[in-house]
Amino acid sequence: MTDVDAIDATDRPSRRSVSMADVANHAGVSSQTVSRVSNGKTNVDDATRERVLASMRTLGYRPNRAARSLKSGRFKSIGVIMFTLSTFGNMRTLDAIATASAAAGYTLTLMPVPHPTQGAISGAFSRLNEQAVDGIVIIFEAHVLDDSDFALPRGIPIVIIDSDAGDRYTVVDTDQALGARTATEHLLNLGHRTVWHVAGPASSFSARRRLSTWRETLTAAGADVPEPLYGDWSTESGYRHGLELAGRDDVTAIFAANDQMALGVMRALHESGRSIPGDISVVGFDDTDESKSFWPPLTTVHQDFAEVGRQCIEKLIGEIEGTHESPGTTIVPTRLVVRDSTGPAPARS
Amino acid sequence: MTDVDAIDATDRPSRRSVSMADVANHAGVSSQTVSRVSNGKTNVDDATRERVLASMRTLGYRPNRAARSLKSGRFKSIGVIMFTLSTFGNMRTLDAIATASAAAGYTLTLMPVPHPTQGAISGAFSRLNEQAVDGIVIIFEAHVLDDSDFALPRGIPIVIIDSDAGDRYTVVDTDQALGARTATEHLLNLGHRTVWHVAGPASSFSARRRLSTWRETLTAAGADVPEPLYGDWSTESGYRHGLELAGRDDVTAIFAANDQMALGVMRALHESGRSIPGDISVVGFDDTDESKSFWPPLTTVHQDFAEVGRQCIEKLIGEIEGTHESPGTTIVPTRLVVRDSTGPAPARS
DNA sequence: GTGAAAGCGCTAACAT
DNA sequence: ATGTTAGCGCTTTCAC
Repeated sequence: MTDVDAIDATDRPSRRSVSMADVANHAGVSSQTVSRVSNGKTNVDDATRERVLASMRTLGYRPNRAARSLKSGRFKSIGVIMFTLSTFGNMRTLDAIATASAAAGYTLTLMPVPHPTQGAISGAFSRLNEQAVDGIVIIFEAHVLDDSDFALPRGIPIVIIDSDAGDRYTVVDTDQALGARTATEHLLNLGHRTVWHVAGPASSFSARRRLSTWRETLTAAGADVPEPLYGDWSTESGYRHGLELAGRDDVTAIFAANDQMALGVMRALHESGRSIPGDISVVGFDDTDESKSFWPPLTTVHQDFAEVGRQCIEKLIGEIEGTHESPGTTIVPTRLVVRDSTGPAPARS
Repeated sequence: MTDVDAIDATDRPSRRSVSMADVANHAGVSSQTVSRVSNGKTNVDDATRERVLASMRTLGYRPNRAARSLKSGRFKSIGVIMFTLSTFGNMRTLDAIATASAAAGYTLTLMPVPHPTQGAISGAFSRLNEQAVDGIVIIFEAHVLDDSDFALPRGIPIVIIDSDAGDRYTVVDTDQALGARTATEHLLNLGHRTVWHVAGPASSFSARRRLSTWRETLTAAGADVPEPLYGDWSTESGYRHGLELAGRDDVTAIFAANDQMALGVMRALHESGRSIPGDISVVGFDDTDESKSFWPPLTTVHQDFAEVGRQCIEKLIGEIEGTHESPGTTIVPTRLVVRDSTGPAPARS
């Protein structure tokens, strides 16, 4: 009622932000009316609304989310915990998650766990535990969930990506098995007597899943099952194994567990003077943007990461907002994209 | 003092979370003491502390960040606004930002802006405006800052990545000019009479910067400046331009503004039967993980995205916590990584 | 070493 | 259509 402008009359801008009370003062209304305007309620006179809006603008009012959350008990925010952003799949999934949650009016809080040691994970969880989030998405290799007893946060909805914990948690995953089977059968159908596998690390759930399905498919077809070669997803590991495979003349078909290793394999093949697909066919997994421009363009299994992200947020928000879903696994299909890196088996010598 | 366990005695878990008061009740102390324990203050008797800790555990107490923020006026959170996660550079930068801010005890709030239209940006900013963040990092093409008058959030520290707005804002960027110059000179020094450029989109600040430095370097060396070919960062656009360049016999050296376009160019060259680097040398920009496994391994400009992210958070937190820095630009060096895609110019016909 | 009181900015519930 | 009251969970201040 008196000198409202004196509030910020210090030299440097005050740290204290403009509150509803300030706006109310300035506009000569109650803070409740300001609240109504701020929330777009209809029961405010147009003239009053304009006056309040004007005051908001001049004062530079920004609603305080903390206060709002304190009142409502909701944060409108989803926490994402992940080991690394730096894989194609994680990045794509995160992108989709971000888009989907933004569309639903939720903000994303990132919780990276740089070193997946037991301590780091527990630490991340306990930190996440006190974050202002309404739900959590966990993106990582499932084995850490298996062989440890650290506590996942309780009393808060959780969705896990890339795991087999579907009996205990809500899980969303791509159809690893379908992809690996289709890839292997594609090669077999092309007349290759068997298919070699450059696998992902044994610690990875999806790598294990691709490996076992490759093995089963081979067995079902009555083909020999060569010893798998374990890589670490990197082009270098693919290159190393590729060099080894290039040296053997009984290798005509290779299924790599991701595109990067496939790229490394192909580089090794090129360097060894083996023709692709003339001598050896190569299939990858992921269908990264680049894979269609590899030399030769790579036959690979397409994963719909965007759909994974979407499903994941849909399930999570469902749980948050009460449309509850029990634990269970949602599987997003994969499909084989045939390009130029695969062809008929060479005539036998 | 009475039946504290009755609090949650409903069938399904109550939405209301365990408060300090609950813990205080359970432990038979004041909530003030619980607060002290929760914040690790020392002036609490060991026995009391243990009792409180035990109560926290049994009750499953989680501090409420909203209340804490409401009191302190701080959110310990940094907002990141970006157009897309799905580029190598953005992803790497975000990764570094996440790591750096986690180390500093800050949480990251993601604000994706899917469609960089004017409306979307303003909308994102006004939404961001009311987010619970202490500072903002903006990662995107600079032109949107140039030719529009939408308001950046006010009264909150901002750091911009990949921009030339250093006079108005705090900016962190990689040394685009150094990279483009080194790449071009590398080719010139190899005896190539000139260097063709597959540029990024004209709307991108870094693309424009690489283009202009390429041009200047050529001019300074007295070399012809061919018409640049504009791509959109994608392998396909590189492929298209590569096809065109492969058809001209006066092309011996190509500088692509990123690795993906370089990959596309190389595919086109392979398909056209041109040898790399025998007939044509190719240089990229970024040094993605895959580029060392391209065929042939790509000579490219390495960008230290991790350092960009680190610097960015350092500057931002400096501003947030008062160690103020005026507007200005921090430049992170780049360096050329020479691999097998570049070689001496072929003897002239 | 511990407790009581006040209030951060907001909104739900209840006036008027 | 607008105002008043109370209180969300926490921390700061001051008392003991």
